[in-house]
Amino acid sequence: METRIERLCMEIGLKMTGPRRAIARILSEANDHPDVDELHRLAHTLDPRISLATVYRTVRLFEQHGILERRNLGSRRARYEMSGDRDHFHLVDQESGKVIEFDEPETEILMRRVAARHGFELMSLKIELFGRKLRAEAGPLDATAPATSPPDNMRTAAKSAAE
Amino acid sequence: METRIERLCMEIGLKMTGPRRAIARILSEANDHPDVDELHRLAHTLDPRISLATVYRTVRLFEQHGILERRNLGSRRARYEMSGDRDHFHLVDQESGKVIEFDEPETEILMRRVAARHGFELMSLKIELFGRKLRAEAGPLDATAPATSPPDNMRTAAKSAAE
DNA sequence: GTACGTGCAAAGCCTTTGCCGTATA
DNA sequence: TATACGGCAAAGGCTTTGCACGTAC
Repeated sequence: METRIERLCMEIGLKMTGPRRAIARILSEANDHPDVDELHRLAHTLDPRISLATVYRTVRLFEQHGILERRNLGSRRARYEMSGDRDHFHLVDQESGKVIEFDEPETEILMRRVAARHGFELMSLKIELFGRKLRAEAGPLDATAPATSPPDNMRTAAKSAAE
Repeated sequence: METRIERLCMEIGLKMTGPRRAIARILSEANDHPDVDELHRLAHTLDPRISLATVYRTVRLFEQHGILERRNLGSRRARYEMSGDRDHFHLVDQESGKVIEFDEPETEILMRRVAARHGFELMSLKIELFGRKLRAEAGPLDATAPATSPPDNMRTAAKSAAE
């Protein structure tokens, strides 16, 4: 079966090579927002010859063609996700680094209006919320943390301060 | 006269050294969102002995104590601004890289509610709009571009694509 | 006087790039 | 076959760090 990304690549006129196909599939199946390293690791399991440089080149290419979108989500490394039909926003759990997506169509419309008020046409929009879970049900259950990525983005808004 | 940052440093119990005072003043007077390089350049005019490493260390320290906030605003380099009383958002001109700030209290409240709906307490919030100016009044007035920073963040959401 | 801060230079992390052989359309 | 692509390793940009000296409290 052919992924949506692969179809888009064909339409644009990109050569469909092994590495691109692999990366396209990984991205299609990803539920989270993989960074380049994760993509490379996964691609590497499909074909050990795929290099990190190729992953970088490919995501860049895909991004330039509007197939992918780059996110920061509080960390220094770029994370990628497929461009969707509509914008969606991200809520980052400051403890685990886990990312929750949510829609908020009204907000998008509102932001478009805000931009217009300042004389701008809105081209894209990033909304990132950072928060901590309310009422953790038990004690230090750190073992529950997601294996996907170490909390690289916890330092983002350290309101804790002093010491 | 003593800046707000300097006062905060004292309260927290940080030693007020020359470099810190210089950086605090620069930040207090900044209307834009300087990056580390700009801070260093400015600090350097106040005291040529101030090193880049110190600027990095200082903004990091200030950020950790909640005095400063780090922004990306579509570029790879971090930009800093003083933490305000309330959140405000940023509208980035994709052509010039210029940043406009705006308030939108309703949105902040809305986002707090969204976070709560997902079981999170909102700790901080980043909203960045990227757009292009509507109806530029004349021709290519590139000379009007701000001298502050080259458009480092134009690549952020290249919807232009192909070629 | 002591613990903390600073300058300098080296290292680190993430990302891009040059070169050249390889594979796609 | 011509062109675009991929692997490798080196370079690049931004940021952090080790060390020895200096300085605020």
